[in-house]
Amino acid sequence: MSIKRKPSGRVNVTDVAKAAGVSVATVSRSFNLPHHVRDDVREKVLQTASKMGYTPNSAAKALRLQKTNVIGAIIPTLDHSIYATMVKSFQDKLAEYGYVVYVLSCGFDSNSIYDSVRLLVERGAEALLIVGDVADPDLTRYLKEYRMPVVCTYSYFDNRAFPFIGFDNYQATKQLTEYLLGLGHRNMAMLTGPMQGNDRQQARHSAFLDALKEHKSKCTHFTYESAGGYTIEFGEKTLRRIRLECPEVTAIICNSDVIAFGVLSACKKMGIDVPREMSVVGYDNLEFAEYLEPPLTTLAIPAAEMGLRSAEAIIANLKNGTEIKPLLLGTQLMIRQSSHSI
Amino acid sequence: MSIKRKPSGRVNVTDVAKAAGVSVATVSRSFNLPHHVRDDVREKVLQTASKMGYTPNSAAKALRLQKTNVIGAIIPTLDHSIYATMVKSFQDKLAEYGYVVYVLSCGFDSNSIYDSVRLLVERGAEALLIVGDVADPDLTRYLKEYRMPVVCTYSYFDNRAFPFIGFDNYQATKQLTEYLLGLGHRNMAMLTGPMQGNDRQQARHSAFLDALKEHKSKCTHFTYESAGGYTIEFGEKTLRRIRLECPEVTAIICNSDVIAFGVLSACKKMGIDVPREMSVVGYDNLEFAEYLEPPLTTLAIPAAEMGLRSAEAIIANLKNGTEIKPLLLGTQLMIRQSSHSI
DNA sequence: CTGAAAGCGCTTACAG
DNA sequence: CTGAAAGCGCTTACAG
Repeated sequence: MSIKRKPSGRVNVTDVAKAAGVSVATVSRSFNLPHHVRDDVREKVLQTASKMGYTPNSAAKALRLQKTNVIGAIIPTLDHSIYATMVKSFQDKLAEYGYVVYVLSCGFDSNSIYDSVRLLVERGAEALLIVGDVADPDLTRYLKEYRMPVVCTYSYFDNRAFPFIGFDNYQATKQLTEYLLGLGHRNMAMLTGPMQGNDRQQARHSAFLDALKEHKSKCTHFTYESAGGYTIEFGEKTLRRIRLECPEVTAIICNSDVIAFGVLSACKKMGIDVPREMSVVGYDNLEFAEYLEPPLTTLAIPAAEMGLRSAEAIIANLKNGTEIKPLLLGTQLMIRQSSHSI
Repeated sequence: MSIKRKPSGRVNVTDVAKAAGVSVATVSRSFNLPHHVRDDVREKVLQTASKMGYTPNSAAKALRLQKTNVIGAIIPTLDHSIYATMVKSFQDKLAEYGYVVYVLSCGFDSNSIYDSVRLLVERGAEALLIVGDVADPDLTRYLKEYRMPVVCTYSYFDNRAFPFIGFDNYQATKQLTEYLLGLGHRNMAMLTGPMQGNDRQQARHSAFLDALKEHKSKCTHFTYESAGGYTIEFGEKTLRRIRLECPEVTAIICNSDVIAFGVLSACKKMGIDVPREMSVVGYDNLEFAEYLEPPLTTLAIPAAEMGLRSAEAIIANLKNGTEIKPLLLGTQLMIRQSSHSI
């Protein structure tokens, strides 16, 4: 059988049907309802299709079936490894079920995700994973009207428009701060990521302030916010500022191990003994945390698990209509250095 | 005007047309050929559409226009920050032109990407970014038959099926090895990532061996391959093995700064003075490299630039049919520690 | 400037 | 078991 190709462009069902001497219906059935087609016919169709390099057109399929198998994910940035980890596990799980994930990075301000959501809706996203809360009421209404299944992640609130599958940034930081208070520290600094429209950072900061407030003794606190994301450089520079601006600080909470890396590095250069003169704690439990000198006390967050659980919830919702239930995942304080304040 | 919604599902052109009292053609034109529609009519259509929350269906659009605005990217893993950086710049550039990027992680073995490519073709990818060479001849034929614009990246070869926009791993490693030879090192080890089907690692390894071979003096060399990717742990453990198995080694090339981190960490723990007793060099110039102790000599690779240039080449090809030309990007050896062998 | 109609590629209810 | 036909939502050449 001589195979004819179109002068350009892809081979479609019609081409395969002609070449195999059957109708397009039979070609389609051979792929999607194989047991509805006589064995020898199906065999021939499949072989012909394979020989011609037929690849189904998923736009046409999506249009016809009203199902795209596309899931959207909106994250602040791929550049931060913790998001990459989460997205990877999310994606890997969904791929098992034939879904493809569109990942959009949109910065840290959750007020600016409207356009990203629109884009994903346009692309036919059947469900959305969003880092942080959906703060914009217009956006909430829009998503509700579409009956769009939405999982918010990386935070945990139980009074919001959409269910969260994440962890409690407030409680985690409270624990971290109380740990430092327990060691006797009274003058602390927190180094945060961008706070604007960022409920994770805001929750951590509130927890930090509240923990100190609740404590009877007189405490002082300082906050340094990174404009540009989570970098070693920010930690390095800020430690130097802290020594100038508030030398009484004996403990520093960094909202990322990356920042803590910079703080430790600067301490070393300035001859500040960690942890005896300065306690430094981080967030994320990145691989390097335990290899730093001294090993970094850090708050392990369930990055891969958030991706996995979110994927599972979405799959159950899409396949069986199972409601997406909020899920509070645990964090773990990895104590690797501990020293009382001097 | 009272807005009717469908009981479920999305609002489409027909709904908007009815609500605005015009034909679907006019609705479509109002969006895509606005100057072909009378001002007041267009105004009304756009307002109605907005009020109803109309979002165009890109599957239908793709089917009709035979254009998906989807680009595919096949990378080993998102977990390695250098790939995340590349993908991010690739994605950001393409987003400016209305393209959306599907990212598939497929491990390090380029022989296993056939399925990923099929999936992306099915999804209507108009062009592909592939990390490494397309080694599989079947896959090459398949892509050629589809006239699929393909950019290979992260490597550079000029005799392959598809153009590369990347850097020369062989030359870069040659330079690195010769630098160490120049310092007097004669007994070296290379710590690689997974080699199977991985032209980047293979090229680096060949360069390592060749550089030593070309050198007149008698050299010894050792290779340790990480099965599980680029981890600190691999570097840490391997340094310990090296001390046992080939204690004459005075210089170690790590094919990732992450691995070098582990080697440095182990050296510190074992009391091995870097760089006086042991030279350690890395790859990638990750942010932490200059903050390590001692600062890490490393080969900076143009991760963001690869993403950007690849995106530009693809855009030019898709918009104007401009042929995708190979582009050899530079690397830079960042010398931060240097010590002659003892 | 506007509308009716064709058609992109696919799947499936319907008829045989 | 198989085929002809309808229709998913969209855009545009064609006709007015």
